[in-house]
Amino acid sequence: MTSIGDHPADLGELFHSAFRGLRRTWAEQLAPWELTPHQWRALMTLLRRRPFGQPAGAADPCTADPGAPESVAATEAMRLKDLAERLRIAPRSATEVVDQLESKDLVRRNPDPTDRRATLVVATAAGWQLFADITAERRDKSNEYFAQLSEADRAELARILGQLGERP
Amino acid sequence: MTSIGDHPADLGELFHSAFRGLRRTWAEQLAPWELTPHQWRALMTLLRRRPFGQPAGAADPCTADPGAPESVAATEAMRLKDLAERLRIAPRSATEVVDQLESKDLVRRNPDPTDRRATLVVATAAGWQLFADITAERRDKSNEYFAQLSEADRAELARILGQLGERP
DNA sequence: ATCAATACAGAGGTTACCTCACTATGTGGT
DNA sequence: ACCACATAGTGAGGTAACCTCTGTATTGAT
Repeated sequence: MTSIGDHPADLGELFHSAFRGLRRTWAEQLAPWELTPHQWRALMTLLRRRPFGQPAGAADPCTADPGAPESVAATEAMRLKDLAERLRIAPRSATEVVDQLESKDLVRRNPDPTDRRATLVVATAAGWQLFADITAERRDKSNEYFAQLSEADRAELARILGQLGERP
Repeated sequence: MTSIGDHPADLGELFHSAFRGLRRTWAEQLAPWELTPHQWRALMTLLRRRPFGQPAGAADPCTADPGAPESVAATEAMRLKDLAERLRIAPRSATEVVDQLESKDLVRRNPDPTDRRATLVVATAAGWQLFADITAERRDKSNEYFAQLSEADRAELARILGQLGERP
């Protein structure tokens, strides 16, 4: 089972393997909260304040539940379409994951006052709470998958992966 | 490196993105042969005896697997169970992908003469041919996904991914 | 006023996995 | 020789994470 001899030394294989490890680690970490990695990614994408984001000047009335005291600047209402774009999935797939999050009461769909076709996805208080909890837990235990790597290696990895990107 | 757009600067996100790119690239490359990446991976794993990407040098192909001297004899015939192990999937999942390859006449199931419970998966002539064709095409066009990276970066990536591995 | 484009959701499909239960077979203990 | 138990493969059935194609309500541009 140690399998010393059959290490493939194939980048594709290594990548595949590492990705599966990442997925599994995430799934295990999220299991207590009954979130899939996909759902977590969506919630995170929705809630994560962007360092250089758009100010989104319109003060919308749906600035929901102030469950996060320190991060006031967050503009967490997002159209389904934009969420899909951020997640790099088809709009239809965003519908799906938002359905799941909504059924768990973590987000709500609000009508966009400026465009009646669109729906804005906003996190509920429970959504913010969960986000905070999981983030804290993750930080406490420092059990991020990539914690195995040295700081330098993580930077290297980020640099190289940045070159790779999704669309060649 | 700090780009302007909506870069997540999150290792997990980068990894996810790159992996999806890899998958997509593979799928596109394999589409003319009507193979899924999964099927290709299985066929490759079955057929690849010599280490890929490493210069053959003086390495004897039969030096692998010091723990199981019995398996040295079989060159390309592999038990379903061993294939599963190599692919790091459940045996049941190996059954599935072998079914698919068998229905395409790329592999055959032969009974293991030494153990009537086991079945040996062997590639057909068509399987070998396809493997050769795809490998050649891939080499010709040098359209490996990772060709975007410099030699040094590929080595770096391999080193880092090796640390990461599948199991935490 | 018309007409294409857009935003979302319903219906249904695919890939790549999984577990659990079952059968046929091999292996070790007494 | 016999029985307990492990092992190899597979049928049944399920899940996550996507997809396209279609339909409907709306918007925006001519």
